Amino acid sequence: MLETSNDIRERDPGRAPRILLVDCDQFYVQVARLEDPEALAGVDLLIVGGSATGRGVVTSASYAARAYGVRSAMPTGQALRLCPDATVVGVPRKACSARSKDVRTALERLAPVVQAASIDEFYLDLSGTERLFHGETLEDTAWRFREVLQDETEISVSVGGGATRLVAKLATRLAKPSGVHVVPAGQEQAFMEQFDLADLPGIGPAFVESLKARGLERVVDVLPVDESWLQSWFGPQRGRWLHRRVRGVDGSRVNPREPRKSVSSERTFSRDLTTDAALERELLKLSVSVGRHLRSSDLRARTVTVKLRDSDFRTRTAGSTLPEAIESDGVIYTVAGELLAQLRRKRRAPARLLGVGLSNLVAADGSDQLGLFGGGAGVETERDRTLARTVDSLKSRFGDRAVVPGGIVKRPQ
DNA sequence: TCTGGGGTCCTAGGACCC
DNA sequence: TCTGGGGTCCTAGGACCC
Repeated sequence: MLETSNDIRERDPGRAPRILLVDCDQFYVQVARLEDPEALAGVDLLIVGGSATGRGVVTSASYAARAYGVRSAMPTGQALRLCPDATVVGVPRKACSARSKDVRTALERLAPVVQAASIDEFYLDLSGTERLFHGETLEDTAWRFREVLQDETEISVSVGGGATRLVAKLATRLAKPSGVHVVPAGQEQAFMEQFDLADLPGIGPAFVESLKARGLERVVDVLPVDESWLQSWFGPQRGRWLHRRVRGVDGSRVNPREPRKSVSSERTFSRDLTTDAALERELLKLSVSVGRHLRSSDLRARTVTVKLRDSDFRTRTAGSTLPEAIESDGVIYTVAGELLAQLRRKRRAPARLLGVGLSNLVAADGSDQLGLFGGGAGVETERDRTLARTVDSLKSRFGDRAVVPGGIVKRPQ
């Protein structure tokens, strides 16, 4: 079993783990303003989110807009009803990933262990850096990093700190906006007592409801309950997890090299698609997009999954695991096409969303496994791979328009 | 103006093998 | 002959996060 941060602290209180969570303030809003300062720098009521399809939701809202009740994941229309004077802009995706990379690079120069938890959150493990930082307190370190990031990347962040990732994460909430909050070693449980269960990461609306049914709403409600009771109410896994979480215990490490587990590409249509032909055209685009993403990470995939969301919002998936890992658009599309047909045979409703996902990923640099299974139907040939890689390099040299997806031909089965 | 897009992890049942 | 017990892999769905 993993040694938890608490185990380490109990063994040697002087060497408590020192974890920081660096969280970019209203990241998408900040980036949108940096990208278009003339138009947006002075706009207080700013909403970043999709409205291009007419079916968009809020990705991020400025603090001023949040005061009107605007929240992430809220339909943009609803947000505008709450805050009619807000300016809505699209998500500057490229700029966001570039800025995220800048922040990460800057942090990697500052700290020995950095893990990107999402596009705008970075965990740092500073355990053992006491001497390196000349005895600087964790709090002072956090303030110093904040300033360096502001200078080097123009991004304003809030920083939470503590002995576990969970404590650092919750501390970040108290640090916002634009501040620092560090929980002293040994104070984890007392710190946790102020939170509602719904505040804890990993406890969402569904779990909140089943907790409420047992009369549990706050961390302090759970603290006196025996682990065995929690397990009998919520299952062995969840019960154990909850028992540890409310005490600030979190066994997960700050791990800079978490391998990617899946890649996917999906699209919600501005109007529902009704014909198989239209869906197949979209499926081809998605296969090309997800395939390119896969190859750019030097990965291959054994499992292809197609996701279909019908007009009534019912979501269905169908997946297939192949004997060999694949990477070319043509083969991804062939497999995905069969899965889509399968889903459509079961239920033929207008479709609002279609997606293609790849999982069971393996590194592409391994020795060539082709031929092991005799090259049966659905299996990729060296020619398929070469073609896909050639198309990628043409696109990166001449732009995506240089090669149209129509160039891919379904291979006979 | 009803509900994005990219992920991770868990569960439960069935197939299959020893 | 009336029904094992584990382990692993696969599938579908769902909860959750940013």
